[in-house]
Amino acid sequence: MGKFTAVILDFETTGLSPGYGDRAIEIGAVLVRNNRIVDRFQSLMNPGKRVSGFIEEYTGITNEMLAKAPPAEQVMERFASFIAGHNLVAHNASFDRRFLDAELSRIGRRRTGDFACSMLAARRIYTNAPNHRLETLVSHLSLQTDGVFHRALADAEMTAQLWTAMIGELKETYRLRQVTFELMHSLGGVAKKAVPAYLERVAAGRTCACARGGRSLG
DNA sequence: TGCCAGGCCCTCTTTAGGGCCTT
Repeated sequence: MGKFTAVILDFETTGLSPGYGDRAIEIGAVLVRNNRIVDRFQSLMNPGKRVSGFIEEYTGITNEMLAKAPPAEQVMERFASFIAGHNLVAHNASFDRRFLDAELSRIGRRRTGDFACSMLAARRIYTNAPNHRLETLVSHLSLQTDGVFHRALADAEMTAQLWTAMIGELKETYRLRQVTFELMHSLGGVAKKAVPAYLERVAAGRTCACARGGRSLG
């Protein structure tokens, strides 16, 4: 696993909380290596329960589509192999992390990679964005889009573009030769006001970019 | 059918409340 490798993923689900019985209905993910997408994963999955009209409307994924989809357990077995050994990224990662861990738990598998959050990083890097929803950031940064939102692979691809754009932004602004997953991950734990000073110290080679719990940094 | 959560972050804060983000 190289320093520049990560799987960027997105779940569509029946709702907001796996703790209240919500399930994943679609997974989309891209494997990014050296800021390029080198592999993709996408599948609907049958959650064994009906989805609400709101979710059908929000995602465009219907109960009819899910009835024909493979069981979630079968899809998650394949996905567990796809992410094996890789660090992970998602937009509002705490949401996708809960669903990933819940679905893996159902098949007796566990995640090994760290999870970084593109939303937390974006809040620190794009402080002037109108808000930090994925759709807004795609528009704000003029990222390439086919106009599809709230489908797993489309959102994962846009999150990947956002991720590489942020890496480019840090490289340019702070003249960093490389921006690792660990640095992006650590950024989510640095207090907003302390971010510029933190990155200046990283650029000067005086800070371990692997540090977490960095609210005291800077 | 409709309902539900949780982590982060700011501030009119820390013995708290509420907005943001995800489906």
